[in-house]
Amino acid sequence: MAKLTIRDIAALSGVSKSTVSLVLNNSPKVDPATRRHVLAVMRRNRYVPSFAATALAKGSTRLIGMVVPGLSWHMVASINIGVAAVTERSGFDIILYTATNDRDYGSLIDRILTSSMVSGLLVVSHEQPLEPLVQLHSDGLPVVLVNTIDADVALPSVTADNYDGALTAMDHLLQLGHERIACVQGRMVYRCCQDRYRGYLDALRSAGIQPDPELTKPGDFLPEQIRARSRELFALPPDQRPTAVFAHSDVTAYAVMTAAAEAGLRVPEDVSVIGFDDIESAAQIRPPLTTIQQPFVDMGKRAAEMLLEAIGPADDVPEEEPADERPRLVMPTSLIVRASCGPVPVTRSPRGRSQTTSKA
Amino acid sequence: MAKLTIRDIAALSGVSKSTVSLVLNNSPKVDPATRRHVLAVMRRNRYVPSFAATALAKGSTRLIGMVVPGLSWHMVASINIGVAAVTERSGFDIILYTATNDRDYGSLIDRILTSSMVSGLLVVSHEQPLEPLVQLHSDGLPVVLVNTIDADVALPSVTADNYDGALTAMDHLLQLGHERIACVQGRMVYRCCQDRYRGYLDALRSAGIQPDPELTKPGDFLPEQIRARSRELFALPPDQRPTAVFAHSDVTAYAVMTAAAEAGLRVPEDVSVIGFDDIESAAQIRPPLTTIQQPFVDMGKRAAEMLLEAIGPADDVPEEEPADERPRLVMPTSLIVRASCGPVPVTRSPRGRSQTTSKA
DNA sequence: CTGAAAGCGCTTACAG
DNA sequence: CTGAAAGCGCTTACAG
Repeated sequence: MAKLTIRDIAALSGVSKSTVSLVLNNSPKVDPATRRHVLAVMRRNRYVPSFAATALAKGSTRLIGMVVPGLSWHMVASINIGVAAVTERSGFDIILYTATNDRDYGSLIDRILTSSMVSGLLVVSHEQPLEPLVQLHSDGLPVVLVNTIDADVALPSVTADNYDGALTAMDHLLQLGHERIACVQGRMVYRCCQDRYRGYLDALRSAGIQPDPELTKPGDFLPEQIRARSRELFALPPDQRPTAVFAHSDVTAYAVMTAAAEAGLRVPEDVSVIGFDDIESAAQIRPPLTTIQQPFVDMGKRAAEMLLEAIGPADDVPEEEPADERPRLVMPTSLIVRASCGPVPVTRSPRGRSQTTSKA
Repeated sequence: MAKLTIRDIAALSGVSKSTVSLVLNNSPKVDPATRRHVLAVMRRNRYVPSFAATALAKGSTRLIGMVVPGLSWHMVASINIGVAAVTERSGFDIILYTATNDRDYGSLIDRILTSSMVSGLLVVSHEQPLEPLVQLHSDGLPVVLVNTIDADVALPSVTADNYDGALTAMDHLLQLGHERIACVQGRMVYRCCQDRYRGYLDALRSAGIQPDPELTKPGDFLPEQIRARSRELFALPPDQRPTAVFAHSDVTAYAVMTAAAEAGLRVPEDVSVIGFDDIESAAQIRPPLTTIQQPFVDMGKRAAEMLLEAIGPADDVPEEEPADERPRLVMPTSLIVRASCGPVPVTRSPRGRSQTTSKA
């Protein structure tokens, strides 16, 4: 069971090591008959070239690194599905770095990644500092960021259009006649949440509605806090109580719905709730959640494609010009209409706000 | 920015390559002063040894492979958290193989894994053929299986105690007075589902209740099918209708609850529903789901520990004796009581079954 | 189209 | 405690 080497294959097929190597690398300069023969010998002996030796000799690996903030997020899992789909058929394997604690994030970056183990890096960014990545990128390592990203970072990226998604969510609510729409925020240090909140505000304003600060609640993606803040919302006097809630995530929406139920409010009869993400259970809960779907799988695919393109065709790596184009892909979201949003309750429908919307 | 090599460090610190290598490998035969000095030089120049060269020279990598059936499952994500927690502090990195399609599973195994890229393999098994793994294992590659596994496979493994979990779930229901308890099955080709079903049957029998075949429904983890089969359950005449449902997964339970709502039945007043898994949203939905928690994170930790132990301390790899002990760890589950199960509806409570349970 | 040779960056006996 | 040398298994000009 001793591992076979290229030398063994050479001996077994009666050619030199060089020739074996050439067939390994699909060189056109090998006689077709020779190649077939060598290939057959390799197959018969279940020969697999040593990964390490190949990497050393070539100076590059068929490995791309993927840095994620834990796998338990629906987002990360979905992105990975997309990434895996494209890396799979490109012969690349992915090595996974779970950057759990911020502490060693920096060292992770320059420890492992400088060891030239990886020919490219996919980062599902988080709250981590981005400078080390910028550094790496300008040193010539292909890097692409997925999901949250600060607009001013000079790195290729693919994100979802959170602003537009929020606009769409709000339009849905607005068209159902809602005017007092609350917003339960996510983690506001995230760019994506900031964008969603801007969308909330802008949608309101362009409908001629002055945002009521009292209807904005922090949630920080913490179920406890979300429930507490939602309770405040639902404890408001009937004429001030929101008739709809825009939650910054589906799980946030669940907690809002729980609070609603505790307050004796029915969804969607008494209060409409819209989420963001479209996680798997969104269709399964009662009532099925209306939400904004983020195209995570596609985002993963596109990101992987961008990265592979940047890595280039194995050989002609243009060391000198690190592809100064920094593509930013912003992917559209979609409104998934299920049952958690309904028309504004009739008993309260036309209320005396200072302005009237131009919408139905 | 040219990558520094051990030679550069040697030159910069005025010692030989060997010495640098020795400090790299924490050899005790290096003068402490020399070591400090070399270390300082390395740090100052941000030197990182080449992964490929180290792997080639040592004949082994600090990489462990993890084969998973897609990341979108809660289970896989949680297991990975555990795995990452232990590999992280052991200096191992994990390379992730997402075995999406069965087709290339076999080739995946012997392609990549034989290339000696990986010093151990963690497999979150699925419906995949296990023979290639057994082969690999007897060839000396440490392998450990996580989660589903056939009892007769001669491989180290860590699984959850699905049988006992089912027993616990059923006991909970039984103690609430339920006698007509339905079971909505998962994918019955999975060992775990078979175990859960055995638990269901045995719990019933040891409570003196003859299982009613009509109360067992296939679901196969398919929401559509689950809903359809549940509808049949709830359409039964009131005296034959189940008062409780044991679902083989939380998501299955969600679909059952949806069907119940559609049938005008309240949970838990009219029908109790218990799940299996304890996924994140289980606490968030309405009503919060009572369920059996599987210790996925711990399972991942234990599996990683077993694997690292099998890999051993880098050097003394006992090539000859491939550790013939094949530990099987079966980890306990826990009952998480929330609000989806209640006492049997009073209007129906003492019904004329042929047998009476000995329980309250 | 094929072979001999040097080299990728480390590790590991072996001398000293 | 430290150095010179061979070797890990490939790849890649360079001859032929």
